[in-house]
Amino acid sequence: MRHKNPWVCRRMVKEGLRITQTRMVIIDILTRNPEKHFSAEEIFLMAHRINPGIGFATVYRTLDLLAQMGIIQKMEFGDGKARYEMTEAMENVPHHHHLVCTECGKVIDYTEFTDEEKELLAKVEKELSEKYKFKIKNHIIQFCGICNNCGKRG
Amino acid sequence: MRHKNPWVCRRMVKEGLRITQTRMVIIDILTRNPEKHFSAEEIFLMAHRINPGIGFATVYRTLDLLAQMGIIQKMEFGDGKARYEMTEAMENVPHHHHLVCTECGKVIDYTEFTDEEKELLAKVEKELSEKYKFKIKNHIIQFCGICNNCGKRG
DNA sequence: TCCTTATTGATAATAATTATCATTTTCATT
DNA sequence: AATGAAAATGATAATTATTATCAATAAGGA
Repeated sequence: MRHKNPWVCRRMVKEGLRITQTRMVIIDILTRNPEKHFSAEEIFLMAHRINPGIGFATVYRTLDLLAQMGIIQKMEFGDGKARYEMTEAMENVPHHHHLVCTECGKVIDYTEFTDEEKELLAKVEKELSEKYKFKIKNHIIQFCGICNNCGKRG
Repeated sequence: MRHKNPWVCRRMVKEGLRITQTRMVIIDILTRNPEKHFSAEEIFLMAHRINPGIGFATVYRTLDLLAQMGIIQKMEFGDGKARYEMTEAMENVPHHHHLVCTECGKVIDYTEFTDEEKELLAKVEKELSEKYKFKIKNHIIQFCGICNNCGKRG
C-alpha cells in the first residue's frame, strides 16, 4: 500500500464501504496513471506486483465498484477487453478523448480542445439532461479510423 | 432474401466479395432498422427467422466484414455484448448519439443539436486527421449517467 | 453447365467476465 | 487492545460472447 486518495476514501466511508488494502492498491495504480487506459488484466498484474495476494476476481469487483461510484470510467475500444481510467471529475485528470485504429487497435489520446468544443459539450449535456431527465456523469468520445502506420501498409 | 442494397452490393463486387444470401439477409435487416443498435444475437435471431439455415458464426463474420468496410459501426455500451448499426455514411441514417444508463443499461438515442454538432465535429475531425495523420471514418459519442427511472429509485 | 475458390454452418476452442463459498479483514464497540 | 458482526477477499468453477477449424456448399466467371 502506498498512498491513500483522501477524496476517494471519504466517499467510501460515507457510503459505508470499507477501506481495504486491495482497494487502496488499485486506486493508487489508477491515480498515478490518470492518462492511461488499463485493461483489468494489466491492473491485476500491477496490483499483484505490489501485493501478490490480490486475486483477479477482486480486481474486477473493485473496478466495478469504482465505476459505479463514478471515480473511474469503463470504456471499450472494440478488442473485447474493457479499459478503465480515472474520470475527469477527479483532480489532475486532463480532459481527453481517443482516436481508435480499427486496423491494429492502437489508441491515441488527444487533449487539445478548443473552448468552442468544451462549450458545446457543456451545452449539449445540459440540454440532454433536462430533456431526458438523465443525470449525465461523463461522456465517451472516440474517433475511429485508420492510423498512420496502418494507412501506409493498407 | 428481400431487398438488395445496390450501393453495398456494388462495393462488395468491386472488392471481390461475393453477394451471398446470408450477407443480403443481414444487410437487409440492418438497412431496414437504421436507428436500432442490435447485438449479434438479435441479428442472428432475425436472420434465422428469414432463413433458418444461417449460422451464428456467419453472422459474426458478416458483421466484422461490414464493419471493416465501414458500412456498419460496432459499438459497446458496457454490458459485454457488442452492438451494430448502420454508419451515418449510409443513406437514410440519421445523425444520432447515445445516452447510456450505467445503472440499467438502457440506451436512449438523441438526434437534436445536429447542425451545430455536425459542424464542430467535422472541424475537429479535420484537425485531428491532419495532426495525427489518422484517417477518421466515424465517431462514437456516448453520454453516460443515470436515467429517469433509475434516478427515482436510487 | 463446369470449375475454382470464397463462403458457409456446425462444432469445438478461447478468453473475458461473473458467481460461489469458505476464509479473512475491517472497524465500530467494548 | 480485545471482540464480534458483517463486508470483503481469494481460489475456483461457471458462464458467456466471440473466434478458429474444417469439411461441405454455393457464387460467379469461363
